[in-house]
Amino acid sequence: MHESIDALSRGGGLAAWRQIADALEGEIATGDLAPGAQLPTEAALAARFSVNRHTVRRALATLAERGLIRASQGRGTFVEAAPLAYPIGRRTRFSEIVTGAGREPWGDLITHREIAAPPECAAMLAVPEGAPLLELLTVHRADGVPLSTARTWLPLPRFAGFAPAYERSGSITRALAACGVPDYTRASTRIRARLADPAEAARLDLTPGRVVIVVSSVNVDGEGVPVQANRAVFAADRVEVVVGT
Amino acid sequence: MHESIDALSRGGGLAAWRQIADALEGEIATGDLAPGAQLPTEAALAARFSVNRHTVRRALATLAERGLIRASQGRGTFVEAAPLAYPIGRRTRFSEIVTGAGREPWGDLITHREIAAPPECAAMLAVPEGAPLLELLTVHRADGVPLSTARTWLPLPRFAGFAPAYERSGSITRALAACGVPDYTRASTRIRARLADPAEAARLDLTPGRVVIVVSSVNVDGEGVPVQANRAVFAADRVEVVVGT
DNA sequence: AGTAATTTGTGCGTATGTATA
DNA sequence: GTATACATACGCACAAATTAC
Repeated sequence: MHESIDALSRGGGLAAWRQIADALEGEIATGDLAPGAQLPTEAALAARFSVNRHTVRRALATLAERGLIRASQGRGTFVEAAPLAYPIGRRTRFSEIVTGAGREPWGDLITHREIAAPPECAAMLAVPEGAPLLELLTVHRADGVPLSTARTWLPLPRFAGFAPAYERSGSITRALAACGVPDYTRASTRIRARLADPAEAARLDLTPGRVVIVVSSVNVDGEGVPVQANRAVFAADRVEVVVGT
Repeated sequence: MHESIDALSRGGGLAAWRQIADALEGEIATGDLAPGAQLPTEAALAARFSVNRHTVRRALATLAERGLIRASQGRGTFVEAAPLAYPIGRRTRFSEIVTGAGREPWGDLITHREIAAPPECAAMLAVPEGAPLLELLTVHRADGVPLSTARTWLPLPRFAGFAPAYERSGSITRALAACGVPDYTRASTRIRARLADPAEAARLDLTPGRVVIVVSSVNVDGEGVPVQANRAVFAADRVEVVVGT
């Protein structure tokens, strides 16, 4: 590998570390440094820009802060994969989003059972507290990589046949259609963030203590009747939630 | 204090820990247990429900997982303050959101300076890379508690007078009006989550390593011209982002 | 299995220019 | 003008994690 020597404008009021950060950000933006690619070592970058390694580290720190790169002790520094853009709107469909990104969607049904509606779910679904609900625990993948794990609640007895239909099709949309709900729209969405608990980390194939985005939503049928409440937990570094346009 | 003995329905197919969790969730929902209040000790709850302390712990764990309570070793278990609902839409105004919640908004201008547009900002504002931008670093508070810290970029020379106007009014809306932009709408919003870096933690008065929600957005004027790009960092346990109705 | 090499992470000390008081 | 504080930049040394042999 042949590394060029890039000259920085010194003493021109623009800090050397900022010029280095901008140069590297440009190479990432143009795809010269593709997602997943390893950056030159800090020592190599220091030589290329003719600066101390500390100066390079400061530049890398600003890029890492913004999630463009990730440093791994003993291994190197790598360009982060661009997170999957997950648009949230009135007609959000997981399968359409993943398919639109050129990847293969699938939802695995982990467990399902009947429960009495706890207060929070009862309010979201507009049913009495303690009413029978079907609770499903699912994991959603794109090209096999888990993006989210979700708990879904549906009122019983209306959706008694939902679980087997979901297991067959791997799709909320198709399973709802099998229960006589040809169309649904998203009524409300709340977005929070916290650390993954061990169970979520295992389901998402994350190291414990990583950040997750929690999206709680309610879907309603054509008559505005709530058919499904949902709490999806996304791996924060694999997904970016996009609102509106 | 006089603790009642609550009877659980045993052997009815409903786990004792879930009944306890539902009972406590109900007390939190009704405000019987107010935000910030300390729960009875695990031993006291075990006596109240006539169960083993392990059963109480399982119930508390489910509530803690959902962010309703927070256990602090050696101190006790406390009801989490309800996060401020932060609606995101085409006409999001920080001041209106906070005012609507019955709290007092203010934005502090920490620093402002002129920079050359880095690639990411240039794309958001639709200006050439390296074009002059005004960058502001601000902290936004509700009743004095910092909710978010933001970096805002505005194209120069159009908004040369923005910084002093913002410092006077503490409001993006009013400062833009002073620059001849009477109205603006949100064109796009991206939501991510990660750990707070030390600088952000200090500005938000957080212990380092806490989770933050990062909301990147672009605002456009009446003609659809981008006037402002923004990256706001919210303390995740003080704010909940709400989309749509 | 174990050792060495590579690479990032951390700390200390020093020097310089630039604002601010 | 002087003093102070701060950001920037350099040099050296070592720790910690990973990989290669």
